[in-house]
Amino acid sequence: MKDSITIQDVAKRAGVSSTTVSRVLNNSGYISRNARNKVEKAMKELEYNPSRVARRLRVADGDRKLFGLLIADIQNPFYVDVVRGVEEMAFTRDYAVYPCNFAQDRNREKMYLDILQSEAIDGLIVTPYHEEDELVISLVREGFPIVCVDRNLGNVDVDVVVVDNEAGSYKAIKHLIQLGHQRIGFLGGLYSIPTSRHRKDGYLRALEEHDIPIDESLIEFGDSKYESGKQMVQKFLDMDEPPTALFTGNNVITLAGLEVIHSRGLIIPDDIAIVGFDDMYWSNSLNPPLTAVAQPGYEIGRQAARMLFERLNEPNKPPRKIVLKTELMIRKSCGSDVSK
Amino acid sequence: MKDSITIQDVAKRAGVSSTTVSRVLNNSGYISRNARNKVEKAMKELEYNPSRVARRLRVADGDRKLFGLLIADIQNPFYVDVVRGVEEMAFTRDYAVYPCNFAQDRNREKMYLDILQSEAIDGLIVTPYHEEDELVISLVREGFPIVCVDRNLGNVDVDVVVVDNEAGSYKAIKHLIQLGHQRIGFLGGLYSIPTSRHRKDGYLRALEEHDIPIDESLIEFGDSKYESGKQMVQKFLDMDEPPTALFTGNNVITLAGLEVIHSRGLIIPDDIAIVGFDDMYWSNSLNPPLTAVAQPGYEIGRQAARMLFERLNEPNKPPRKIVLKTELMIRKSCGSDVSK
DNA sequence: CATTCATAAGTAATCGATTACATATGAATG
DNA sequence: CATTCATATGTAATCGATTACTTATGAATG
Repeated sequence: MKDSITIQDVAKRAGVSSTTVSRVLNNSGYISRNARNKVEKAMKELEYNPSRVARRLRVADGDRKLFGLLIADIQNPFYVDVVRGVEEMAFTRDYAVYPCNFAQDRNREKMYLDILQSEAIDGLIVTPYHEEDELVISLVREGFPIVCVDRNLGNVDVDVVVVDNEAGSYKAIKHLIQLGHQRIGFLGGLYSIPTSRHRKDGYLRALEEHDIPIDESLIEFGDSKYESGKQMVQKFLDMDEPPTALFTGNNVITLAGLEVIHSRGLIIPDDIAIVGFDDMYWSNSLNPPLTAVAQPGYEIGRQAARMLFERLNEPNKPPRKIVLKTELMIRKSCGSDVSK
Repeated sequence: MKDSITIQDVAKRAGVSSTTVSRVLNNSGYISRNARNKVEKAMKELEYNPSRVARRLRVADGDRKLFGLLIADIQNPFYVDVVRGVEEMAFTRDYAVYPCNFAQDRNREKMYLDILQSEAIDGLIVTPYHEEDELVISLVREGFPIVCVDRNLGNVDVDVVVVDNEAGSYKAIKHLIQLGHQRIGFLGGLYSIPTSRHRKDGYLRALEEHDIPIDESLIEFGDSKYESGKQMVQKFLDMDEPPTALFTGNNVITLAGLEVIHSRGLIIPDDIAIVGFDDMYWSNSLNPPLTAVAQPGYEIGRQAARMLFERLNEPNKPPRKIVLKTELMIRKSCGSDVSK
């Protein structure tokens, strides 16, 4: 890294012009077998590593081989999976990924968006701050290549990869009902994120289908953070007639809920049952093992990157929506089926 | 991002040369109040966002305002804290951070190192693959600005931020001993990472100090991954005379251990006690709450970035080693003191 | 009043790649 | 044999910033 080898150094060593080296590098235009060999030899000998910076400065939009990835909360393991998936797919085509964590903070989001812009990315994969995220929306309107993951945008058509949130939470609630639960607390994330509302919809549908009356006092929304999760759980447990089961709307809320439940000495699932949205690779390490709605985070990331490639190829095709399936991982935190 | 505004656009709008705009941007050289005002006005009106790419191409080493961050395993929440800390400190001086996760994979590490080099970073913060990581070592030898975190390098002097691993594990083991445990299993990460060995040293010291004979069959090293953690725990639990307590050498091993323990229906801490190295923000969500050696991951990251700034300022000063303190977070997974 | 100097701002080269354009060669074509 | 064309390679401009260098101005100095 000291004095980096440049394309000129390679050209000189190989006895050709830098244009020829560039041709070898990009496999473009005509090159004789002989020239190619000389260049490849020189590159190897000098351990040449072309400057992505210089390349990005020159090359047009869409060929810069860099994606931006802007994630709401890297402390949530679900998003870590998404990041890994995006990178994996991007690398198959020699694209690099610049991952940014805005930690659910609007100013941070703006800051990273500026950084990514100034890094000349080809496209962006993002979990918008919320549905009306003006920053992301205006980029989409400008025609900048964007794929949203996990969260959709309102009032604007954009490529998006989500999961069947409604169906996922429906399955979870139905599972609880079948195990005999009637009073089920719903603990959502930010209301302004569509995902949160779809999860509520599944909750409502399951209750309605089983003729369980909706009790509005059993429905809460927070801000997807640990503290808010704790508060919601506390509120539920402090009720005169507390719910017998909790549906926690994401990873972080689930973890917060478990802390409160354990600290009160309550037994899962006897005193209180819990299903979480978002599985974790260590769900079995919880005691009892957590029943959870698994989202394919890694696959979400992969699909998002694939979609972004497609968008670059065809900038004008109509945006698509990919809906991946969730899976209810039944473990032990909801109790066993007594009705059987 | 469509047609980005360039410094020339700003210059034209302000009626000055691009040099003058650059001077305002960098607060360098002489600028009249009047010119500065015009330029600032134009920048605001055009929402000018200077190209980091163009800047990095031109500017010399050390002023490019970009750090590389190469992390061993982003799925380990400890490293997530490190990343957050690095970014936080870097941003105070307008440096951006390019985070890379090599997932404990050597080829990945090489790939990212190439990417980072070609991105013209000013310096690198890295958790080396292991002690003899030739790639990182050769960069250090070249004089490239590097700060190692969490893991040191062998045979080469380099800036490094670590914790008192020996003392941390000593405290943990001593705690177990005081609670009456004599047969304590040690489950380490990769033996080739100094950290793993230092944690073993603390383990040995605590045992020796309490005149407990060392039983080599109670000491295992794996590769810091979940599967290897499971295998080690299984091996211990399958012994004729299994240990009464486990010391797990990192987050991931701890989690793996818990899975095995719970799956066998063993009760913590009655059947088996456990202390983990690495605390997690949700250690209280485990049941029972996990007693763990907390590393200040966030602070490690901050200090590493600070050190890298210092290294850039004074390239030739002798490398330093910062050792941060661990803290034993006593919760419930080791049992309560019966000796009292 | 000539000289010096601090202030101010512009011109053009530069970073390391890609690419538009020019040029050269030899085989194939009519 | 003149023309065309596929192949092969080089020259120079370019991307958007910074910076070495030049030039200009007016106040201060001796």
